[in-house]
Amino acid sequence: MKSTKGKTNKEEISLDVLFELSEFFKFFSDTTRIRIIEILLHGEMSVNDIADKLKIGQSAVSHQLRLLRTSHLVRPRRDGRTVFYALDDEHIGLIFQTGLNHILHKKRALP
Amino acid sequence: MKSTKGKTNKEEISLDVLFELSEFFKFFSDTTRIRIIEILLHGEMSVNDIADKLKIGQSAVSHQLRLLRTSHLVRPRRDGRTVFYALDDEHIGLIFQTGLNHILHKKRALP
DNA sequence: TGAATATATGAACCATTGTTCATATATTGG
DNA sequence: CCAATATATGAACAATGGTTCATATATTCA
Repeated sequence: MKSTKGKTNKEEISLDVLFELSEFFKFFSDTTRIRIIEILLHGEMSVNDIADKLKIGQSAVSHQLRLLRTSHLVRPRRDGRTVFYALDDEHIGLIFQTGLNHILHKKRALP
Repeated sequence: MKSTKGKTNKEEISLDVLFELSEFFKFFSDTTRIRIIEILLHGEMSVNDIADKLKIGQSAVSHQLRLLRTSHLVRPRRDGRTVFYALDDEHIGLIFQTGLNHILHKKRALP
C-alpha cells in the first residue's frame, strides 16, 4: 500500500515529520506568541501597537515576530517606518480554533 | 451579546484561556511527547514497550507520561505489574491530525 | 517471604528559551 | 543631512524543561 491521503490512518509517520510537527506546535505553546497570534487573527497590526496592546516590551514582541516570520507564520508589510504584521498561513486559524474549542469544552465540562 | 458558541468569532478571549491554550499546545511541542501521543493513537501500550519502541530510557518515558497523565491527556490501566497507557482525551487525535495535515500540506507545497 | 520485573520519582545537570538592555538600522519630515 | 520615530538585533541573564542516575514502590511467582 502506498498512501491513503487524508483522514486518520495507521501509516508510519516519519521521525522527521513528527519532529516538524512538535516544532510547529511550539509556536502556539508560549503565552506571548499565542496572544500575538490571537491579535493577528483579527487582522494586521504594527509592532508597537501589538506591544502596547499586550503591555510588553517592543523588543520582546519583535523577537517573537522574527521567530514567527522566519517560519512563515506571519508576514511583514512595511508602510513608511511602521511595519504591519499579518498571519501568513491560512491554517493557523484552524489550529488555534481547534485547540481553543478543546479548552472551552473542557472548561464547560462538555465532552 | 452573550455567547456565539462554536465557529470563529471576534469575541474577547480571556488571558486565562489564552494561557491555558498555550499550556495545552505545550504537550504537543516536544518530540518525545508527540511520539508517545502518536503511538497511543494506535491504541494503549505499556511503559516499557513505549520506551523500547522509541529507543529512549524508561525513566524519560515515565516522566513524560506523568506529565500527560496529570493533565488528563493519557490514562493508566494496571494489569499485574505492567501499566498500560491510553489516550484519555478524544480531542487529542483531532489536534494531532490538524497539525499533521498542516505539515504535510506545507511539505507537498499544496496550499 | 524474597527475588525478579515493571513503573515511579526525586535530584542533579545541561540545554533551551523568553525577556531585558543597549544599540543598530531604517524611514520620514524639516 | 539631521532629528525623531519605528523596528530589529545581539548579548547577557534568569527561568524552564527534558534527560539521566539512583533509588523507591508495587506486583507476581517460586
